[in-house]
Amino acid sequence: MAVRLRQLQAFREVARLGSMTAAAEQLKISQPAVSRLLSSFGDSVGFALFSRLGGRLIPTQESRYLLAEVERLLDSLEHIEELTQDLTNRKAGHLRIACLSGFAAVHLPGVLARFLAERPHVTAAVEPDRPERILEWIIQDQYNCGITDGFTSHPAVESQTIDIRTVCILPAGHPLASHAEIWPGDLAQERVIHTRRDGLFYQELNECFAAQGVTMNSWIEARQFSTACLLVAEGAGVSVVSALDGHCYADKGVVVRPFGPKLAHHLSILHPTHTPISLLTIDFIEAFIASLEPFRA
Amino acid sequence: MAVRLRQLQAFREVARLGSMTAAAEQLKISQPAVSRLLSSFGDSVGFALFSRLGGRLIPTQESRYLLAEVERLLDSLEHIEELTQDLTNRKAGHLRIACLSGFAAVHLPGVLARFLAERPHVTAAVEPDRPERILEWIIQDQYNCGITDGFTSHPAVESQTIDIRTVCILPAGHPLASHAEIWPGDLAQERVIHTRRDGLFYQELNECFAAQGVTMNSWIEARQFSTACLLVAEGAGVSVVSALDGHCYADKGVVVRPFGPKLAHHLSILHPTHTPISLLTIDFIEAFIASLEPFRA
DNA sequence: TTCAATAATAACGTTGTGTTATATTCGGAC
DNA sequence: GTCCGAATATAACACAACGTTATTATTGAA
Repeated sequence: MAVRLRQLQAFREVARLGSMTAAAEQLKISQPAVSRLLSSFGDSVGFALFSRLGGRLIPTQESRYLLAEVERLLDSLEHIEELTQDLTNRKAGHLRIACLSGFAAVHLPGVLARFLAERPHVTAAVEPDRPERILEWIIQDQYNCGITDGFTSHPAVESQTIDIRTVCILPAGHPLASHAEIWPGDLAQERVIHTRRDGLFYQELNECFAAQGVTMNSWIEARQFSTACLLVAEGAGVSVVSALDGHCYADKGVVVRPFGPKLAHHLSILHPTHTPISLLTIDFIEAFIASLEPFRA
Repeated sequence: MAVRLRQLQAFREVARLGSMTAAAEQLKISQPAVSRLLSSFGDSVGFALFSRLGGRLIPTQESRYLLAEVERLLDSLEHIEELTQDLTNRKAGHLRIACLSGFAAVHLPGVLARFLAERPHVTAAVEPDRPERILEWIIQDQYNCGITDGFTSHPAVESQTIDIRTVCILPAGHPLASHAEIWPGDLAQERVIHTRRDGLFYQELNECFAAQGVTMNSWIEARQFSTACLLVAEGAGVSVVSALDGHCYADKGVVVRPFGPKLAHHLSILHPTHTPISLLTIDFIEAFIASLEPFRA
């Protein structure tokens, strides 16, 4: 006859309490139920489980041996029950996030910290890299979630694109700081720090200038918005960056002003389609998008 | 709904084999049974356990987490099943033996070694001491089994007494070696080495001499038969000892001859009564008594 | 689209697990 | 020893778990 969980639970309680009546109470079942569980377990193991001593049930030498193993099993049962709870409540699991290096430093840490704070058994890994690598990793199912920009579309990747406002940033004390809003025309004579020339954002920025009949005075090419912010803080020029990065460097030697043209930075949140998305990842993406709300175009 | 073993087993097999049909075959149950187990388990954990990919069932991120724990529980279930087998077959357990120092050196090691050799998971402890201490330990339930002599009776101790033949031992080359059997009369002029004067065996030996109208020439008092054997081997005198010890020292400078009077050494095997004896102990006592068979009076 | 394989559903019998009611056993007091 | 009361065992029953077979619905691949 196969070993059954209920038998093990009854066995443990009786061994612990020295009485079937007490064990029944503990297990919230009737005394005859315990009696029968114990007798069937005894039959199946093939040796006596208890002997009586002054009205108490004492485990035999053999069952003392068994008891240790039974406790182990029941502990891991309890663990499983907790874990399933945590997994359905998204309180346990592991999250692998690939993101633009900018995000690893600027916005993500805070969001992730708050997310993990309320999920004690969740662990996370963050890997910053270039957009091409992020896409590749997501396609290969190496990460649960990718945060990138300039993403178009890929059959193995599901994505949500969020348009983030852009802002113009100037060195502290710059004459244009008096303007409530900056337009390309205002920047005609300024040295502009911007992202990679072969990137989508640079093209769109260029078009903004062109639409106003202004030629952008391209000065420095920086890979990341945060680099641009630091260069501006050093007085090396002006730049148009994501509101996320801009606000981060406000009061750090940089003046932030709205950028007149409605230019958006297209942020994409990716996850692999081949593997089903975990509930935890869904939650994280939701939390991440919520955190972007104040910065959306 | 409570977690059930069958659900966990089905879950593991499906995760391992990627198919319910295969899992059903493995578990030797029907496919619908597995289907139902899995669906009920899925309901109880509260998240999807599998997703389909090209006809195979792939664990979700959440259930991959669960799987590790489930494997652990099922492993310990298997362990329990093996252990109960071993315990009923007396192939596992622990044996604590208290014995006369003589036995710790002479007869017991071989018996115990053979006993343990066929019981791979059995461990044992042997503690040699004086008879009074052995009795005390058994009463206090410190040992499973005691091997002693001169035991009478005690309410907390159950005992079996085995009468062991005694033999006369002489130094090699002793004139009496030509006798096929030695009687007290032959020893009238010999210096006799014997056990404690306040012990039962000494009294009985003395009575043997007295019954033949011979006064024993008491020479050296040795606590153990083995000491007596060594003294005899050194030519210090002659002795009457348990056949067990005598045969051990034959061909080690000692000549062994039957002792005419039917004097027995009363060996007792004890175990505590107020704790139930373990099956393993029963087996051991049986094996030990069997090993004494060639030496019984 | 169709075929073959796989999984899900339905209907049903057996066994496990709970119930209550009642007998039996056991320990302790007299 | 006898008695009492507590603890345990047994009986009879209800319902859920778990297996069965038969059948239907999905799904992947040709």
